[in-house]
Amino acid sequence: MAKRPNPHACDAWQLLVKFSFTQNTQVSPLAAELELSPAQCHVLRLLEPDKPIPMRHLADGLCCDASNVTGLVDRLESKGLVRRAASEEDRRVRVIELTPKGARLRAAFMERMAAPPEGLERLSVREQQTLVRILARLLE
Amino acid sequence: MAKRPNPHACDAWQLLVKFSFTQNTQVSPLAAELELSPAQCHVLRLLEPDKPIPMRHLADGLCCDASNVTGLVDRLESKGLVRRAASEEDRRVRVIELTPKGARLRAAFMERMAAPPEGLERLSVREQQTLVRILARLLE
DNA sequence: GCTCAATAGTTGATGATGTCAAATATAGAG
DNA sequence: CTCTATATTTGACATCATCAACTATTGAGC
Repeated sequence: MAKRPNPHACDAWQLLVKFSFTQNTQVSPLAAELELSPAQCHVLRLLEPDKPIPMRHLADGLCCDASNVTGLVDRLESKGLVRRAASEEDRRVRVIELTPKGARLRAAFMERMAAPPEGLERLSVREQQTLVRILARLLE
Repeated sequence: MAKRPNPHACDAWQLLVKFSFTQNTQVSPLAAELELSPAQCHVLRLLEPDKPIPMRHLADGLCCDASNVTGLVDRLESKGLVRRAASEEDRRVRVIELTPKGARLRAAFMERMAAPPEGLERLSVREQQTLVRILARLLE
């Protein structure tokens, strides 16, 4: 123990946390523009096209109660963005998959999120590469 | 126009976005532990001790409607964590400040958030320094 | 001074998010 | 077959978040 994380790690972490707080507020306007809620965007993000996943996995990915996912999927389903299907192996499980419409909306969302902000462009290419390398290691 | 952001910036951005999504899910359990909601944590984070700020600024910081702040502050006030006070210069404005209890809870929250995850410790000190430098420029 | 548009905050209505406890249905161990 | 565990749903309830409407105050311009 005697944890004592080194100061640079703390600085970096603080900046990352701050970033994620501010970033979080950026999602809302984009979501509104696509007529989605932030939570619905989060679900779409987890649903890769042609990769149906059980509702339980969505709850895990969202770190929320399973019962919450029911309503979330209900609303996405009523918009025609996702579909519930039966699992082959386990009859308790409902797998969720994107509809074509949902896949298109997801792509639009992901593309909009993917546009890097000005600040990032101001970095040198070398710095960008370094950042990529570091973040990749950070996220496994 | 002919935007074409360079690929490294995009990679870095994608990783940052992914990070902020996953990070976001980490706040919920911590908030629950402190008997706060994520939104309330966000408010506390914006309120530095002994620096009262107008409710309008909170709304800006949260990127939400001003009317939302009313309820948020109501609940924090009823927990004894913040206080509404009159502004000196503008009688329309109510400034919000942490109570001692609120300041203590904020400190606890910030400290828990500040603990860097393992991944960060695995980076070399040089990489950590680089990361700090880059992020600092990224966030202004 | 007076008028008028703009701003800060609140309220009420409404829908979305999120938790919990209880229920159903199925799986899997023994 | 019995018993326990898991996946999902439902209903009750608090919170979050938006909008429109309202009050109070400010500040600009006449």
